[in-house]
Amino acid sequence: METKNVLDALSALAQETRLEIFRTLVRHAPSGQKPGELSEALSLAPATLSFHLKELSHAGLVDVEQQGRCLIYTANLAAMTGLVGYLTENCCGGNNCTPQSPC
Amino acid sequence: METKNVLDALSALAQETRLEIFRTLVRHAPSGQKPGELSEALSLAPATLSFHLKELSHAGLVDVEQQGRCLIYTANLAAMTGLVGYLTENCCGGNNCTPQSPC
DNA sequence: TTTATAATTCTATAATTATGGAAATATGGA
DNA sequence: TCCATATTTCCATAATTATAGAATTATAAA
Repeated sequence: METKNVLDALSALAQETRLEIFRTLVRHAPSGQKPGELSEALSLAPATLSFHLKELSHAGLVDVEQQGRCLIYTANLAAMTGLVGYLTENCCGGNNCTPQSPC
Repeated sequence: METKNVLDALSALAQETRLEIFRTLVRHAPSGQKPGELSEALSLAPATLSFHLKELSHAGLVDVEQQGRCLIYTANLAAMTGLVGYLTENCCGGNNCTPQSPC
């Protein structure tokens, strides 16, 4: 994963509301959720939710798919894997730093 | 790692200059570096560097130690391990999502 | 004790980001 | 076509964050 993408992903996740949205989507993977459900579940104004979903989407952390008049947002787990990979590689100068084998 | 700490760590790293500072400190672990060295190496105004080091420090990602009139900053690799652990656990609903065994 | 150096804190300014109401867009059904 | 619903975009405002010059603090050496 490129440093630019890593920065985008980190700043997307570095916000309470967005981290919560992302975690919710992860729990609902792989089927995803509609904005209406998320808005209801997290008590967010539609415009606010839409703003944050766009941020997550631009960062490549969520995907959108249209189904009729609804949209389905899903967590992009591959992007998260890439982020974790980058952090792992840059965390101990190339050594493994995952919880399984801490540095 | 607590969600609050995760948010602090993510926003600390979600900034180009700070990610660069942190990566530099990781490459110089475990001996660490003085602000003067970092300021020189990364071409940062002392006040700007100090601001970012404080952010990283508040997020628990770097440690400081005083040596005479100098300070030594070191990357806190355990904190990074904790962050990676949190992301891993919240990335696939508890399943392993590290690069070694992608989801 | 005086001076030079290391680094931080203070401060003002600029830039970015978040929030949510209102308007706009788009889809499906009556 | 017309209407109801889902969602986004536009916009203004508020809040947060970044930058760097100037002043301050602290240490060590002369």
